[in-house]
Amino acid sequence: MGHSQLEKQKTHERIVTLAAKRLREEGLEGIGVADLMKEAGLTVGGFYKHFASRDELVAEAVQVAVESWRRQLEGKGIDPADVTLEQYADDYLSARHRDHRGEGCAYAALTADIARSGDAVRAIGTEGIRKNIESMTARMPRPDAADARRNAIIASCLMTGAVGLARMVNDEELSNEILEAARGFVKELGKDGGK
Amino acid sequence: MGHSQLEKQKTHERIVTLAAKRLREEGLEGIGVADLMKEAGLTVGGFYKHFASRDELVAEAVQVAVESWRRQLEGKGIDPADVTLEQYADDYLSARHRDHRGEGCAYAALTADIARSGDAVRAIGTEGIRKNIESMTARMPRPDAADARRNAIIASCLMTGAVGLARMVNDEELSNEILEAARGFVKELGKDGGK
DNA sequence: ATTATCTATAGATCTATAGATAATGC
DNA sequence: ATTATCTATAGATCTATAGATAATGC
Repeated sequence: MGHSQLEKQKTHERIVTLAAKRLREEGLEGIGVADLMKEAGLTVGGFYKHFASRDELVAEAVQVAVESWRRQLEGKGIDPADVTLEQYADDYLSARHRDHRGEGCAYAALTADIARSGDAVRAIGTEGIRKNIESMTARMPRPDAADARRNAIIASCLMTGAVGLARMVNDEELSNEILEAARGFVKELGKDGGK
Repeated sequence: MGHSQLEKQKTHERIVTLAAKRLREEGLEGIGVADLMKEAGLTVGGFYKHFASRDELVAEAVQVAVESWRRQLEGKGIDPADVTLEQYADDYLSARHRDHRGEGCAYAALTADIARSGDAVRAIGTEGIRKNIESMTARMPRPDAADARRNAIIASCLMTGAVGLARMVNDEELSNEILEAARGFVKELGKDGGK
């Protein structure tokens, strides 16, 4: 008990990172403060020295979840801008992504939960998807074409929707068929701009 | 207190219909048994003469929510098979649908919640989406073409994803842009099969 | 002296049940 | 007699707080 400020900062980060994982797995109302602290190797009491409320943690965790894909790439020394649409589709619309919600895209797991949340969380979700659409537009074969942004929006909706449905379906064959259909389409968009 | 069996049946239906609305609005864990019964003009105690558990109600309500679009059309004397892809896109990807979750598509509102649910609820979600994909395939300009089913899957993922993101975003302009992009694309699929 | 974490618990909320009440239906 | 609904409440769970403990850091 009673640690340095550096350790407190690390503890804070550990709680938020764990929450970003567990909330993507179980939904924004899915895990309680006590269980979360226990999984982090701590006890309930300390929580409120880090966060004014559970909602405050949720907001921080959603922010981390929204940024996690970019951060994971940067951690591997990859510039997200260098990822082609084809690579993106293969990665996003994979069985691995479907089966690992905790490390996956915040939107595939949490869009409906964020939509039902308060202004703070919705604002984080909105800015994140805005940036996603912009970087997706830049990934289109002709980013300055009139339909590049429109196709980027379509790809974003399709990919989040596809992973969501692939996770919901309890028939693996149908689940794989959904991922494959979406993957094929997004790759075509990457080849010729969708026409 | 103490009503006829016919009245009990009507009460049961009223609870499930209300739950189908409120659960789409607030998520599958979003409303409690007591509040729900109160909104139905009843009290908590009676609930368990209708359902063995809250989960049982949720399963029945999800089934009703999944069927609600078809039932609404049939109630207006319209055969869902007669709805063209263009009409479907205009209806599904509308501001009205976005702004009325309680009466809207179960998948736009609940896919992630269903994915996190038990086998009973997931099975209902799976069979519902399977039928949706099949009727969407039949709505394609050339339903027997090799890519008709693939395009039906793409349209389903895109539409549920688009309404989900349009609801999440707290910027109406971006929200409308999302709906419009998806609408345009699905209508093109209806014209020429996507090629 | 300050504070990060701990133990313990208050207070709210939620599911489910027990027992009473007032209708139905044989 | 049976049962659909009511009132009341037990028991579990969850957020947040109070006060104790053991470190840090001036």
